[in-house]
Amino acid sequence: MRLAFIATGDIALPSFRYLLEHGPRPLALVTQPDKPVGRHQRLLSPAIKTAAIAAGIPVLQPEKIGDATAELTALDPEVLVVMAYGQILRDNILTLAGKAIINLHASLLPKYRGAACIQAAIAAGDPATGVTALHVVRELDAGDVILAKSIPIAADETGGTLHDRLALLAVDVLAETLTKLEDGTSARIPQDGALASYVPKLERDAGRLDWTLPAAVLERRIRAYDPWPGTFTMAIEGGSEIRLKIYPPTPVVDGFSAPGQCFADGGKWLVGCGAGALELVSVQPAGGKRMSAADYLRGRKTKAFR
RNA sequence: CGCGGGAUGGAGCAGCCAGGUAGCUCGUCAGGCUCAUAACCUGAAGGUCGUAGGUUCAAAUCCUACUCCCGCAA
Repeated sequence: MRLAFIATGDIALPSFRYLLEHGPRPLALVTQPDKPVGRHQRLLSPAIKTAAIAAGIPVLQPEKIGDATAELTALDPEVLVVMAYGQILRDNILTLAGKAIINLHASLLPKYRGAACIQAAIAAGDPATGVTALHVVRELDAGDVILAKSIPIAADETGGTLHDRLALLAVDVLAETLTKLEDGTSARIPQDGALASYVPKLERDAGRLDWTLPAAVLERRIRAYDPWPGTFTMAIEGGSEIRLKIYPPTPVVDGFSAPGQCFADGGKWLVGCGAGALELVSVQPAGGKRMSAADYLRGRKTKAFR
């Protein structure tokens, strides 16, 4: 089977490696251009690009994927596999593959179409999520479903751990999907648009905690957003404020206090929320290292967050 | 050279701007008190103040360079 892989995010890495080992060997990898990243804005390649180069797979990095239409057409692929690429595909790409263009999406569609699907499942408190293989159409993540596999979400699940588990699950989904496509036994199950939901890419400020929300909601959000985009609050210390990152776990406890107000109970550092309270365990002040809440409090006098 | 914060006993911080005896909250160790305790009291150990230069009678503090850590941003 002539197949090209279109992906940028690390979640696609296990699936790509699977293809390298078990085939069909990708004709090419299309990935986003290297971008300045990190504290010194150095150019960094996607990890999947590095893997492709190491395996001798040709790499295409168009600014816009439409720019690579000619190269892709020349490869004459039967199947295009898209996963966490980061760009909307245009019609000229959608019609390019001889047999099918499929997408691996990290949610149980039609729930959580869009970018932040992994975080959404945890934040919503869902008992399970999964990976869906679907046909790519113009509307984002709205094509007919081929198959899906699910896994339970653990009580202490974070965005990071779930991301890694879904990346592995995607390998199974991809393998089965390719087999069925080759056999001609793949299903086409239309999505029920009435059940669809859309989760946009997380905004820069999405990680700021709103202490008027219930503690249970905040606890799930803190787990969902770890390690990216992370959650933070502004700690009021004396006359100034400092940015304070909050890391899981943050157990929900009974307690009464104004939202954002800090108080201690049995040596634990608690924060009042809209309903109940959260215990802070691990934090990181701006400019400082990550540390336990107890360490943080030794030299500080934070009384409230906003 | 994208913007910014930081480095002070084992931990977290103050002191720096207006140079002059190393401080706070803990931890550790010893002793005391207590029926008892992560409680309380007393005492002790533990620091080349990131590195290297410079200015000065005198530098944690002022100047220069460098190393490392981190937040933003991407």
